[in-house]
Amino acid sequence: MTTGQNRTKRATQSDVAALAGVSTAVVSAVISSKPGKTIRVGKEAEKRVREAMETLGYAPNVVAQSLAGGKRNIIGVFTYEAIFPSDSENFFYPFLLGIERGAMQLGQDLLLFTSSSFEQGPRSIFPNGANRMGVADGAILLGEEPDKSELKQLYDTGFPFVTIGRRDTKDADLNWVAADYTTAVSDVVDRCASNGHRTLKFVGATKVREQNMDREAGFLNKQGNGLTLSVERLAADDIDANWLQKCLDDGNTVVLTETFKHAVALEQQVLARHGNIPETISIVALAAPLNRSKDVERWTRISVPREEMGELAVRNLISQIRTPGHTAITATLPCGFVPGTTLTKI
Amino acid sequence: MTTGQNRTKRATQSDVAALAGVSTAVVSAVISSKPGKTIRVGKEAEKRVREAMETLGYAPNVVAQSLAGGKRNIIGVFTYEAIFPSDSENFFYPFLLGIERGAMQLGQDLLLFTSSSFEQGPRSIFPNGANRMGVADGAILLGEEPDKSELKQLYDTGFPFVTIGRRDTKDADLNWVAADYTTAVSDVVDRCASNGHRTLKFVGATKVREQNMDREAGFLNKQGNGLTLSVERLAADDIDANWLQKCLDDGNTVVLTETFKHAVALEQQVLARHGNIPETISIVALAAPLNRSKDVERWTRISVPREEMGELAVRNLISQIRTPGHTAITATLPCGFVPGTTLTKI
DNA sequence: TCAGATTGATTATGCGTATAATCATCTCGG
DNA sequence: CCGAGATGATTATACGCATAATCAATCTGA
Repeated sequence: MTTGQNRTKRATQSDVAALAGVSTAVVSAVISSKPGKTIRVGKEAEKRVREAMETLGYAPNVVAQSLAGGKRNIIGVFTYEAIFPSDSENFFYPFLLGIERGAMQLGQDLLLFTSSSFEQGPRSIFPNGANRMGVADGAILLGEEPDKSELKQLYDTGFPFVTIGRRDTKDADLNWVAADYTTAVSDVVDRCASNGHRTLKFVGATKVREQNMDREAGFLNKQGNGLTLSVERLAADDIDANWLQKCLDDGNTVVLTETFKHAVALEQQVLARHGNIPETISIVALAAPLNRSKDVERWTRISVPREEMGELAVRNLISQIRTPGHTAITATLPCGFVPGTTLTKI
Repeated sequence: MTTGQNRTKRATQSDVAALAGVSTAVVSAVISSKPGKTIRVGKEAEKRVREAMETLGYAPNVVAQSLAGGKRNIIGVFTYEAIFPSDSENFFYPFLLGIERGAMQLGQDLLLFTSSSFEQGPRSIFPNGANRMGVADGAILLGEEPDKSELKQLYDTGFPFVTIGRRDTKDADLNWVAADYTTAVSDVVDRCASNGHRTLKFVGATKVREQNMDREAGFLNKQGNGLTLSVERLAADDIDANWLQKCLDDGNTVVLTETFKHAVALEQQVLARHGNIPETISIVALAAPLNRSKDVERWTRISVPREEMGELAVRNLISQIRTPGHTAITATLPCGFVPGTTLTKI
């Protein structure tokens, strides 16, 4: 083993400045060489500074940069749940994939806020009142937020952020990137109709958030045109033999399920009465699990452009950071329709 | 939409201090009321300060706290490849899971270095000469590194880091967390022996790195004791009918495969000659893919404690950061043996 | 030729907090 | 009644960086 590492404190701007024989202001200017700068640096000095940085292994202290109001090229990623869940179904993953791609392209590093431990209750953006995210230039918020007032609070601080998924708040003008569920579901209804279906049922989750509203709206948009549409919101467990019987009695030939659980529950009931999908009744899954297991492939379903959403969220966040103060950026990305074997012609 | 964001600055310690009629030092002391403090606060003053904090909605600025405390509470995660690969097999994931857990417990945020885009060639720790990771307090290095000299270079800068996977370098004293492949493979040999196997073959990857050496060593450790052990390193593609024939002719009753590809290739050859696993020959997979598909479960194999490795890497990194200058921390975690159906008694 | 523009750099200051160094009282035993 | 110790609070400074305010030197053109 060698003598050990050079344990003197990390090099600072002053160290670099001293070695290069210039002032710290010059070093600072070299690091963040922006166009309309109040302080200019000559070729020669810049070279010396860069050499000094290299020999000292200097890297700016982001925390100090933050305090002083500089740019860090770091964007935060905040989730209310653990970002790397241990159970198989990793909801965040496809988004992260897109986020990483976007970050790479724009030269940003990704800061995951894992520090705000959620020993008691869920994570909070403001654990003991402080916004832990301040070190980043802005943040992308992922997943369900239990506390919408936190969004308002964050908004009020002026910290730039983009949520993935639409967020409506009366008193805040939020940036978000969302999937166009409305159009996607309308499209599904059209496809069903052109397959001969006339009586369709939408079965949704009981917890109603923005995206659930959108799906329902996309469904009900298609009211008329000789179609009979009904909406029902219930827990997947409530889909039992009786429910199915009534559903069939009402003449429904296709059910649009908002969650995969509902789809599976429905199929089970059909199988239980020795029926078949799609012969007994067709199903279109408006949401499907992420892992590409064989069992998912057979479902006729909607696909959500998660990677694209993540990538776009980064781009929009950067726009918001670069030119702050203007109106919110919102984006809606089209979903895909994935043909399977659970929707039939009649 | 409202008029826009509340752009009035957040309340600071000074504001609170002014309102409470005390100095900022008192406010600071009230906030972080630690035991052996150099500055004391009276009951009365504390009460006024708390009231002032309440009415002003004061929240400490974490960034400033960090700066003043000289800590960033940020640990970096560096990978030479994209950390969120799009192909199904996500090598990093289980490690990240453990890393997040460790970071949470220790109040650290995670900085993923996605900015050093690798358009030309692999990522580098030192793009344009500067250590990109300096923004963090330390870092965890994940995955294969093509350039071992970079590790030495990083080591020389005094930047604290821990690699996941053993790293041997003559002229550097590195911190690492690794799986105990040696013991694990020795253990496999023992189990085979107690199942009646006497002639065993180790089939390994051609690319030999530290962990491959460890596995081989664990295997050869068991030389003697009436066992006939042979080691062969070849590409999975080179496992053909001839190779299998020779393997059987040599009297081998079990093969330890270092990669899953080798295991699959071997099984294919067995099936091709209308044999069966484990009747024709037993296989123990020393490495298995991560996704818990059914096909993995049937293999008798070694499991690597990836999550624990990630978590421990964080702990050790923090130790290294908090008490710098002492000798390197290395850790070896035991692997598990997972019984499957590909190893039989004879 | 010389005032104004341009270039290259310095000095001074602020960001919000933590804390070491002080200082002013008050208490109390002898 | 006095000095030692305890108590409560202030002042000063550092953390590392960005940048506004300046300043000196050089260049430009009429």
